Amino acid sequence: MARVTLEDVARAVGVSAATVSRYVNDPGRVREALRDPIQRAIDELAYVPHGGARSLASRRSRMIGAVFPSLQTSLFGGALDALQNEIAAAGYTVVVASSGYDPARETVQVQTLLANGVDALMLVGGAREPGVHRLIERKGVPCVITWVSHADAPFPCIGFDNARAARDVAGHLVDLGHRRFGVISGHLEHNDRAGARLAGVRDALADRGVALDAAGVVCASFGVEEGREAFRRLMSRDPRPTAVICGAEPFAYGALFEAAEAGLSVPRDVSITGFDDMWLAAQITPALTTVRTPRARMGALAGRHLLAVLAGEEPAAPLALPYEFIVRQSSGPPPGG
Amino acid sequence: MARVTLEDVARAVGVSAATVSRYVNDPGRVREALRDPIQRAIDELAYVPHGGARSLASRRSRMIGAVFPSLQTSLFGGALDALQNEIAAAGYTVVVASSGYDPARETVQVQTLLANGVDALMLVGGAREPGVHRLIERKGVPCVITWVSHADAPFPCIGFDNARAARDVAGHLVDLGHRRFGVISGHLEHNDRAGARLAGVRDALADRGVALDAAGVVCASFGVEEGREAFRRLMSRDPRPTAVICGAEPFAYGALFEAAEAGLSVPRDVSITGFDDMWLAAQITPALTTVRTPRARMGALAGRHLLAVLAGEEPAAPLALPYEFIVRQSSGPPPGG
DNA sequence: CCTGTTTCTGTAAGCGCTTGCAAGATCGAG
DNA sequence: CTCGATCTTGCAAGCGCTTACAGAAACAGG
Repeated sequence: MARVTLEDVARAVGVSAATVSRYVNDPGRVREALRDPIQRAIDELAYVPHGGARSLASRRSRMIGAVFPSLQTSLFGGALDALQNEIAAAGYTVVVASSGYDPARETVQVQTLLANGVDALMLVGGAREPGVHRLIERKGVPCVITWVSHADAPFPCIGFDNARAARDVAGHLVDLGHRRFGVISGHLEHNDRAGARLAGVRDALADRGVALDAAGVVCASFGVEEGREAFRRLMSRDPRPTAVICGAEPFAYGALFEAAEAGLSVPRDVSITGFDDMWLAAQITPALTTVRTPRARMGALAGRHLLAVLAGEEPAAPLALPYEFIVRQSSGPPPGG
Repeated sequence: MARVTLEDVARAVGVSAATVSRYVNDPGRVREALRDPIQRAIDELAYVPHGGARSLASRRSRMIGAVFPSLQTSLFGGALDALQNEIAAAGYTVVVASSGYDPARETVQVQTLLANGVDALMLVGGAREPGVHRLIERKGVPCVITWVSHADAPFPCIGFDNARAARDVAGHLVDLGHRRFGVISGHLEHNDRAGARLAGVRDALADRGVALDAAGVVCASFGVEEGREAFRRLMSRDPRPTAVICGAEPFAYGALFEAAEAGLSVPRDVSITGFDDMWLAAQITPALTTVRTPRARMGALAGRHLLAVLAGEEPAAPLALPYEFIVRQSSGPPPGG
């Protein structure tokens, strides 16, 4: 089937292609009396503009690229969904890529997206291979960084204060009387969220004079199985921790399962906290004390922000989004406390 | 920053733009001695081809569109991830959209993707508004339907036999001695997977002369909370079912949680089965009897299939992928059985 | 050394759309 | 009725790339 072009529509109506183009992009720019016939011709011929040609001529692709660390989990899915919904109304589409938490792959993804001419970019976190940010900047592509909120980031951040949230969690446990802690964290190398959370925990403990030695922190890849193993490792210490802070929710689930299997009662024998408040957190027994992160909100706001920038408007000043610290049943006073 | 074009690279090397274009698209088509200098120039100038121009000139966009019912759950995330990985190596990118299980929205998504000139399309299930399939066909865009395997589908299916899997589950329970069943199913209207699974259950029961009346089937939107409620409803019947078959995993989790809260022991008082084998299935107590669906495999194969078609090759004949019926602790003989 | 092949490269014609420019149309004010 | 301002429109020049086509170069065989 031969493609229907602007030209075809123009011929059908008896105007020039330029006029039809103007109508398509901003109906207000053509005479009232022309609008209806043009629209009818478009419908009749089932004309759909050629995105490539459009992007070539206008230097805009109406695509927004998003790179997530993973899509295997619903963590980022919610943000992606929200982003997509937010920008769809404006005629934009999301081109998505997932890096598998691998910086090298992320670099390639960004390059590919840039090559594909995305008009804007959404990334997660601020830690990546050197030069990537510069590459984006040089391309002049608006970019927004989610999930974190650094003051010193190269791009606007639409995220939340990971460190402070983690501090809340740790503070809560110290207040309950805990003094011996274990922490299960994501790998720190390429993940500033994990880094910030661990730093937050460290801060909170240091503030109150509680020590956290190296062996008290286990880094692992995100996963329930990994959480189980890390928990086992932490609980084999002597003396063992009375509270285990998890930097991501799968760790907490793993810890909870492992505790149950080991016959440990939570929170009587050990307190366990999560981070993210995914759906299971409220359902599992004991319900998980955790931090509800504004995932959908980040996706939506990132979209709105980028659209604003693309429209030449002054976007709302990005700020740290609120999170919610939720105390449930998995945290309580330490044994004998 | 002015864009670096083919021309710039060509000038730097001292060849024509056409030669560089050939090198980029298929290095084998230029003289050995030229390859290195061209590559160097590309690297030095940080040249990235303009996707739009490329797609305009070649009539191919190197984008594959995918529409999922939702991305909020990891169910489809795994497939998306796999799809993306599969086609990335071939220089393709995924343009993603989610319909929120709404056929009208799905139609719009498909149209948008088509308008954006995707070279191929991946959809989930075969139930959609009339005309959508024809639209795709008329555009001549290769399309693949995942998650199901109908013989009569308008496009190749890369999925599994939902009905047979459900039959396996129901058969297993009948074999254990169950005669009174409850079923929690997704809404049937726009979801052929849910329909097929329910039909499978019906078949298996009918085969062995077990009745399943209308009130024994509760349809709900996917979600744990919805599962809880449906389970409550089913268990309030008199006599109550000895086994509850869930057409999707969140229902099963909800049922399990609700059972625990109601003081029912699973499987002693009631057997519960899931469908999908998401990570929680093996971890929860009691571990869930369920069907492991080939999610990542579908994504990867869909990608491979589409790439093959796009390359003009004869793709491997699509066939129903194997699933795995996994018996764990949540199913057992009926009480007093 | 010539001819027929084969390989490689440059030329140039678009792909479908946007947009600066300028001309034509319209209109209100003087 | 004239003039300038304001709208509206068509013309035409690209946007950056691919791809016949044909010419040039290289090579083998006779």
